[in-house]
Amino acid sequence: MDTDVDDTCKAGGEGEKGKPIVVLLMGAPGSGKSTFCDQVIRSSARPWVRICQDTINNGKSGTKVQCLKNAARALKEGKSVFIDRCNLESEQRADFMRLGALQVEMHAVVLDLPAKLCVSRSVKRTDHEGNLQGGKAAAVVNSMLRKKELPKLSEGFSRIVFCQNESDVQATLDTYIGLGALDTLPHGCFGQKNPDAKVQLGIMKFLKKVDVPSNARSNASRGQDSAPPEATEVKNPICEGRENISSLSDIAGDITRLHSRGGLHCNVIANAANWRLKPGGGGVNAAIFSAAGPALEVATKEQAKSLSPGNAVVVPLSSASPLHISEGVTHVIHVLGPNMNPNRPNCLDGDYVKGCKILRMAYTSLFEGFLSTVRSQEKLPKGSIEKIGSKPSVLLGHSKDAPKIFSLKSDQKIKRDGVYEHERSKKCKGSQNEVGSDINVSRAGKVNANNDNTGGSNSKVWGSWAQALYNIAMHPQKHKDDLLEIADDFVVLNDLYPKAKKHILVLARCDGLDHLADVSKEHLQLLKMMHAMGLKWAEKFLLEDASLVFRLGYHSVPSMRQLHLHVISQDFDSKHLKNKKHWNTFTTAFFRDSVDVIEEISNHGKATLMDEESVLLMELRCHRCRSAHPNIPRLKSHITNCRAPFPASLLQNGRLVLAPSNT
DNA sequence: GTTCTAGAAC
DNA sequence: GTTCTAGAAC
Repeated sequence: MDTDVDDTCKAGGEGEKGKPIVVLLMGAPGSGKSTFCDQVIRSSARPWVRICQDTINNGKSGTKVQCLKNAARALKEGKSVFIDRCNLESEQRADFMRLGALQVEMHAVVLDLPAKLCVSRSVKRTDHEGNLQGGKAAAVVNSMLRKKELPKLSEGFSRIVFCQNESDVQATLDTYIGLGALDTLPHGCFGQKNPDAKVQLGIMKFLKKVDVPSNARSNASRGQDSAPPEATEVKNPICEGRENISSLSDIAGDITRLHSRGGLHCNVIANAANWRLKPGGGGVNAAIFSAAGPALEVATKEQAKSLSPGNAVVVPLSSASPLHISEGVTHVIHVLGPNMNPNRPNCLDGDYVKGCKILRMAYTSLFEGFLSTVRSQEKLPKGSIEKIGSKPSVLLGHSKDAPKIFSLKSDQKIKRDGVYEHERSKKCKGSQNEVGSDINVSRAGKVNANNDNTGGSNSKVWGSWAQALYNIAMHPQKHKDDLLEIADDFVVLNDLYPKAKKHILVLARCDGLDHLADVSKEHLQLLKMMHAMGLKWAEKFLLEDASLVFRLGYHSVPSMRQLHLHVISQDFDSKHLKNKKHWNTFTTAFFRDSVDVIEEISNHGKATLMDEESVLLMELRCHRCRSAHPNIPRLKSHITNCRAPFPASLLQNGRLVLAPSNT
């Protein structure tokens, strides 16, 4: 900070001796204004009063007039005063500046900390006096910062201090804490580095437009004179459709007119879509679909029928679309953020921690989707974009990360064609030669069990490391030393990496039965036999140790190929249980109890499955008392001691298997 | 599925 | 500084 080495002057300095001080704090929610006041008041020898509009009315929010009255009263009593409100606009400050008439010193302390810090603090806090916290805080902070006007001496301040980071704040704190009743501070402006910077510089650099609001207009006229933008040119690559997230809307305005109105060359625009990927709704989604014309709806349908939170889908825009012709937009990336609306799927029910994770996933999906369009353009000759537009799967195929971006869950009807499948198959390292480009042939006919690692399922590709159980199931005699029991339809073996004191697998030997998704009514008898075999072994273990409790079930989406039933003791006392996925695959709805699977297959012909990603999103909760824990070590130390009864749902329908003495 | 490890979080 | 997670590689 540019302040003098020793800021304080003893009585007789520039300021006038003994005058009370009014300090107007300025800063966004979360900038630390209240903390600043509290720290000074706690440690200063000078009498201070904090005037806070959020609490001035007997602890409740009050009016500006009440603030002014209370401030004037305190000043007349010889106390100094902090005005603890945002005070970001000069108009808001003007009324308080009238206090200067009361023969007091007017100071401003500007807590001009990075926007993202203020946002994260205000989102996380849970005890804010003005109840500005949680999800709504981010929008409020961004909106307030857009209107920020830094204070000037001409407004009537005798001293202004700007704090741009934590150490500036600490230095200013020290100055005010050390200020005795009769001390004064030098007049002037201190610490200002970046006058009136409302927008994060990084964003401006990203857009290569350092002074946008003023020259956007002139660029607009230039844009209108020139020919439509080149389809393959990537200049300002991507613009965010959701206005309250960044300051981009200040710059770009209407996302559907970035070129014609804003002079920005954006080939790819992001749309904060709805889960059905339909036009309509309000705001950005409706505007983009409307500007793009029916071509976008058609192209979107070709890519996906719906989208779950955190995912994105890249839609190439036909060259006939008005948005393509007049704005040069070649792709729209639909992206779906977290949902707090109980009337829509995947409602998070106020869980902002999960919400933040999904938001992060959404941004990652968006940027990876964008990357896939850039990679495609790099590999293809100029002018070939239109061709790509008619074959969207080529675009996806060029990105090695494509399957991750589009998060291919079984319930998302993503269209695939041969090219895309081929690219996907390359992910199976060590086996691509076997599968090769004939994947569609092997898919079309019945799978050759020995050569095709894609298995009998039509929705999952298995890595080479995922074949171990399959190999055992097909050739049990080769592995007989490792097996507990071999029967005609299944084998029993210890899990190689047991996640509990006792953890065995009952492995189906039926070829083509890779996982639960492949199971149908014809396998009902097999499921029942596997269950009976699991029970037999659980009971055997219970004879050896009556304190154990067993659960029998399947993973919704297993990592290892070949249907296998887990029989696992509920102590989870194992060095192999190391991460969140391990825990959540055995203790959440991802684990499908064998009894329930049998019932569902019997009644509906298929089992309900939970998707894989959800497992990693869920917090770590004790399987007995349901308490939440921050990490695996803490969870493990909790479960060693937790003796709470198991949740009621587990105690029903024979989901838990206990020793006869414990039932 | 595991192992390894960079780097985030504390 | 250590602990812990998460992604890549297998």
